[in-house]
Amino acid sequence: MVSGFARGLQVIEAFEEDRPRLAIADVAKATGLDRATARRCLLTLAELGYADYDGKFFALTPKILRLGHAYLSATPLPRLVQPFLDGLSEKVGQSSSVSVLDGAEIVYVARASQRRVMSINLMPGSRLPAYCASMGRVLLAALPVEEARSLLEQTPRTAFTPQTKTELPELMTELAKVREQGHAVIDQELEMGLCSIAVPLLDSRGRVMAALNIGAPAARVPAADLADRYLDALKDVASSLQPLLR
Amino acid sequence: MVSGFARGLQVIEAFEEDRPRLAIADVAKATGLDRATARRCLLTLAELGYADYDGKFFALTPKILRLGHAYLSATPLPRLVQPFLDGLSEKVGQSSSVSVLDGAEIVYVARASQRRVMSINLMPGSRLPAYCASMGRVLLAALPVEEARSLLEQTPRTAFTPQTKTELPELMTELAKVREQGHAVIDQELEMGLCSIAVPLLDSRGRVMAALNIGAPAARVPAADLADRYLDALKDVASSLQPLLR
DNA sequence: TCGCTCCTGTGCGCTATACGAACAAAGATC
DNA sequence: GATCTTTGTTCGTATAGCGCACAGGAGCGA
Repeated sequence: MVSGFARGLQVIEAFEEDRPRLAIADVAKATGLDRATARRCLLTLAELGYADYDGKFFALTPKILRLGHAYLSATPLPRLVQPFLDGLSEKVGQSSSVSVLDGAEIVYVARASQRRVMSINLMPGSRLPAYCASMGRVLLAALPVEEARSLLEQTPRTAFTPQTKTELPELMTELAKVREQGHAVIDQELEMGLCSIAVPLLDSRGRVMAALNIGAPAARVPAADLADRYLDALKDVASSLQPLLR
Repeated sequence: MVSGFARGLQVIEAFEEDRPRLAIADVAKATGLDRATARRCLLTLAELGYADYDGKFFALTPKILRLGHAYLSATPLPRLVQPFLDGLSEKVGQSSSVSVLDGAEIVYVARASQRRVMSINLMPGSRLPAYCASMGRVLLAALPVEEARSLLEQTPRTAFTPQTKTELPELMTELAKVREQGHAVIDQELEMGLCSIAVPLLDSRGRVMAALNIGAPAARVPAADLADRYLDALKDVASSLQPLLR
């Protein structure tokens, strides 16, 4: 365990949303590191060109994107699914995405956006809480029940809309339903006006590797119609991909 | 300078395209680090959940995307430009992007894709060589002449298509032209069938911060028509953004 | 089967790094 | 303007990680 490395990664992650420019003490507070340690890490980042330093504040530079890019360009999944995603998205005229689970969050690894339906901009690397996203439900449902429960318990579950399901028993029931029917439907739980449907992506050994979804404006496509309209197309893509995965 | 941290970042970057799974010795070779050092860094990555280890090979996990995400969500530029990009892209019916310079490469920091025109998939974090991309020409043209020349000299310049300009004098002449006319046009230098036009994005102090482009299929929009069709729209967006930048 | 090569894992001196406290400087509060 | 807080920085010391060297395995061809 190279603790200097681990500390440095903590420092990078300290630059979260709404905190683009941080002073040494900010980073020390956010990471729990000693100020002297935080300073050394930040100066190292600056020296290597991953951060800018104006004498007071540090800010990450685009060079930091190399780190995530290493994953997106090197990992088979994003590159394999992208053409399928493009085809699917064009065929149904809606955005579609693939994501994987990281803790209690889903991480977008590929996306084909048709037009913008969400207020926030999703792209590879974006994260959403799993409990209220269609792909998140699918991925949680694939875990052993107790593992899913434990993840949900440890996660703050805020209600983004009046329809967001936040209670643990309700969510566990929902996961069971998803597990049984093989897909998940979300009706404006993350954002009003947005609904989506997701299916699991299985690898050649039948394990759930990722989830695939289609998102649509609720005004045009009621949540109740999602399965009728899109489920076949989603399943087609999933089964085309299965032999290619791993 | 925390050398353990610096070494760790090198290790992450060792996972490039076409090399998703690396053994310890591979990483040591790619980074020039001692095997024992590479091993410690890799085990640290695995312990923190940034990498998987099957006893033989290491592979990055999606958690690594948190690092780049810290930049994309925290930095003002990507968040500010995205809505403008969406509007522009929808208006002209073509993909548009914003990128910044990192060494001799451009890095996409935001993108609104209409339909797929390129064989490769571009997304935030993607990189292209600056010398043969429209945004790259704009960004290079904004540098002091000698700095641009030095960057181009040190970069391998391969011809992706028969039209790619690779000779240093020719490129320098091209940069002078771009500097004079205030925009750059690329006609199938990166990929056959694809042309694009880019303008600089200035901050409120008039410095070039980034570049904005529109890409189009050459079959539908000849390169000669790009300026007539899109230059006004690009300039409009650039001047709307200027007061908002920094 | 025997060498040969390449790989991984590990132990050990030596160096460099992190720690914690102490110091100086700059605001903040009254 | 004096006091209190918070900031960035410095410094000596204990320690953790570095690189080298060696041992055990796996794969490969003769």
